[in-house]
Amino acid sequence: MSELAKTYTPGDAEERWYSFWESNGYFHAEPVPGRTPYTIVIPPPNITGILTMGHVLNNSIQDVFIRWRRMQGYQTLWMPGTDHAGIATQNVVEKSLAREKLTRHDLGREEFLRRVWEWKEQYGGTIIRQLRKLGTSCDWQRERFTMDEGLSKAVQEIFVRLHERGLIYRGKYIVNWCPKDHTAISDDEVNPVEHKGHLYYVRYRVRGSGESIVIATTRPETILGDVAVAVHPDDERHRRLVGATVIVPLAEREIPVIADSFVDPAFGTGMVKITPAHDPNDYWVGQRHNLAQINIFDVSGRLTGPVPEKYRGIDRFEARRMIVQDLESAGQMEKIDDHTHAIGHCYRCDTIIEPYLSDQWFVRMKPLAEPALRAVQQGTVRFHPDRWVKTYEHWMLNIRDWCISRQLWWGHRIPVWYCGNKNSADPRCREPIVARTPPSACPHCSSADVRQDEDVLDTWFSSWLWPFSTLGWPDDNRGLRYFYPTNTLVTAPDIIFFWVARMIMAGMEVMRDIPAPDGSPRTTDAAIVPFRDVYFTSIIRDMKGRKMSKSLGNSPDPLDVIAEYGADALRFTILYLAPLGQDVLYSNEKCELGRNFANKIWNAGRFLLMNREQLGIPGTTTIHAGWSEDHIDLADRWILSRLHSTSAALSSSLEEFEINQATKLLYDFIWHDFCDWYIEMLKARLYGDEPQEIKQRVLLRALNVFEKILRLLHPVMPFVSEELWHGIEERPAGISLMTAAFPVPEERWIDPGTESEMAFVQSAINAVRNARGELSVPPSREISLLVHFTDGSKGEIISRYRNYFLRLAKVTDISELGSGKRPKHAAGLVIEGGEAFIPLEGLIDLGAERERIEKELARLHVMVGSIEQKLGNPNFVDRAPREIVEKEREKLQSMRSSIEKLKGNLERIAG
RNA sequence: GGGCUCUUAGCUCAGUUGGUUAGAGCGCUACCUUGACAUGGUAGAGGUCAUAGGUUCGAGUCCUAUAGAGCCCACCA
Repeated sequence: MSELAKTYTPGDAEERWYSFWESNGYFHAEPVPGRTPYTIVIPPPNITGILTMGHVLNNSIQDVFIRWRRMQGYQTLWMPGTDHAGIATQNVVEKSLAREKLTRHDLGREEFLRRVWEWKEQYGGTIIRQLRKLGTSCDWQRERFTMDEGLSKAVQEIFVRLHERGLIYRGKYIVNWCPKDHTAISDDEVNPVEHKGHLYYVRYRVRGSGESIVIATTRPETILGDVAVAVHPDDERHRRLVGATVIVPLAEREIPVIADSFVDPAFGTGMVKITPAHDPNDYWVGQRHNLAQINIFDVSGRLTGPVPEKYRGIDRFEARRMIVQDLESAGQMEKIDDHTHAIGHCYRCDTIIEPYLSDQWFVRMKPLAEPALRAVQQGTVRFHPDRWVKTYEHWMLNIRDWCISRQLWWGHRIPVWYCGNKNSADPRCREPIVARTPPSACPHCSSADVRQDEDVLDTWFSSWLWPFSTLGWPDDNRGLRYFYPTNTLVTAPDIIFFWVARMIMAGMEVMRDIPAPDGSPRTTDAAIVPFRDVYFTSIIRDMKGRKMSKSLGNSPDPLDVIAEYGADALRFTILYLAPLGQDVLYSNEKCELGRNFANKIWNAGRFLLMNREQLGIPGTTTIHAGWSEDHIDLADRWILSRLHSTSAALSSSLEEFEINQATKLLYDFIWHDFCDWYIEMLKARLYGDEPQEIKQRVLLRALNVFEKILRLLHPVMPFVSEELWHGIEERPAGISLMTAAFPVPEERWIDPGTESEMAFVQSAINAVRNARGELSVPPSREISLLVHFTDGSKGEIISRYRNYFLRLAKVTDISELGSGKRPKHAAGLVIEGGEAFIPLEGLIDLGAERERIEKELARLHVMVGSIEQKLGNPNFVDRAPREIVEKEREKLQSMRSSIEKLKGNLERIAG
């Protein structure tokens, strides 16, 4: 134990304790039979990412749960790792290549991937290093990466299994195609730009009648790929057309009129041409109605395929011009309106994106969604807040197949090969070969010419396995059996579909095969779901409510915040600010809350430690052994009652995922109960005239309470609590607060009688302070108190605890006032069960005193009025519960008696 | 268009199943460097709980409508 600094300086302590914890193995967990596991898997951050305030919130929450459960004695595993982030990472490396005037094609696939791995080794661990600064107690020995050997094996395994089950298939899918770069890009990479274009109204003839219909389109050139015309099923105007056949202008093909509710009757003419090969909406309409897909563009956006000869090889925009002209001369262009709409551009080269059909791999989602929906509806997986259940249900009931192939190089290569033997007579040679290990030859014709699919898998195709692939799946092993299912998932709500839903599907699909820890089969949903509770975190915004973003520059660097305020301060503040399921407006200055709190706790510890030394308590006396119930008084009984009820409330808050409630409980209890009242009352005893030996016992009792406080605090503020825990007592080498038992509330200490006695003392002290304040009695001025109690027990309490009045209100003397004698030059106080006077000869301003009394009287009159009205209402008296009515009566009585006393005080002053 | 959330003090927010005088932090005012802490202490000012109805003995809390703010999904061919 050494002298503590006047203010808490976090930097050094954080560094010291983090490496202490890690080097002593406190983060690592192995299966321990008979002990209950508690597991969290981290949402793996992208290797391209840097720490954001969102990560701070997310990981602080996880660390609170993990540390709390660890202290409760669970075998606790927090599994960390990172995500390879296909597109993002490939982009970063391509950008750096661009600075060398190179493209990935210049390097070739193998060399490019070598560069990406190189980049990953160098920069991919950044966010993990940053996370440590926050104090996260992840099991770093188990750190995983989605492209690890083991996780890649899991990816291949599930692909093959789902294919065997018929849940993976290859089909045409519409992607965002860049006709200049010749690549598909993801939705995120499409840059929508407002465009002034036109809406063309084109006339289609109806077969077998003289009629024709008019259809509006922004892209008349795609007419050549039309396969249907759609109307809304409820649209009276066009209902009779459904089932009719119309003729595509210029192409002169016959197509049906169908009904689909995606059509907006209010737009255009309420009729839409359907071109599944060249429009995403039309694509889905086509899927629903089993329509053909007519592709009319080549990879560069030139017309091709089944289009009239004259348009072949013409660029899409030139073709549009020609077709508009041809429609006009054919008399089939009804009119052309101006029309502004958003058009997708390539984020890289700004070329207009072409929705384009290509070969892609899919997962059939319906069979997977069914059990996953059930698990959430039946509460096997619980969402917090639960309003997300509705969103989840809606998505699961309307689920589409998942396109899992990506035209990228960085990622898990699809485990599919193709036979290159074009001359083979065996038709199976034209089928894809799906295999766990690369085939050396075609299994059908034995040709050595087999080539792997060029594409890689969607990044989510590895992350949906995260809760079990990180534990070694597909290999059965002790750790997987023991730690699965995990307990709590903490994640942002915007990836509920991408990630959360799919993890539930994947877990329920494959984990039935892995035995439970005791070797028995997993038979229930509860045993196969990947987690039981999902905590959806808040979104962090700036003080104007805007999302944090790089371009706005409103996104603080958490490392700067940690350097300035400390990791504990940041953790505490962000948890305090973030209620379950609501957005948080954040600015760095708010961390003063946490910093000040850490400092307050620090100084409370410093106070206790200083007194420990002053009282000469030997360093060999442990706090625990020093515990004694001798000479216990109100302050002790009260703080123990508050300690135990706070720890009960804290545990239930955490169990209900109300972390911000938990931080408020800690804050109020430590600051207002422990520091403001208990320590001040403690001073009265420590500096009073009791023998040294008793003072030692009193202080050790205070230290025992404080030590429990540090335990309660540790999950939220691990550093300062650990630092103080060692500060107040010499600990054996290698021992940490991390595995000290989390306090279990003891009923015997929770005592309403003590709390109400204390409340009375507090209200009496407050009354004195209040009078002093309002009458501007200087804080240094000592006063005496003349009391008169009709309720003798109350008077007895006051006189028993006069030492507290001395310390907390500078009352040097309390004496009994004979009844009827009321000093004129005095402030009058109304106290429960009696009244009191502060003689202020020569100091009191009688005008101010009268004002004070009149103000209080006015307030009481208003309240008495409303209570009298309430009690005068027979409905209230008859229908309200008896205890409520009784309470109102008591209140009225006590107010009336206060009014009487105050009136007496007015007379006193006047007389 | 479909779904969801929010509106309480100058600001940011608590307020559990309806029932004491609606609370906190910051900011503000006054006083205080008293032997843990000025990153502190004591006292104080400040609210028709968005609006209008309704249910109820009783509504910040439940219901309906309106206004405003936000989020997610789908999206104008």
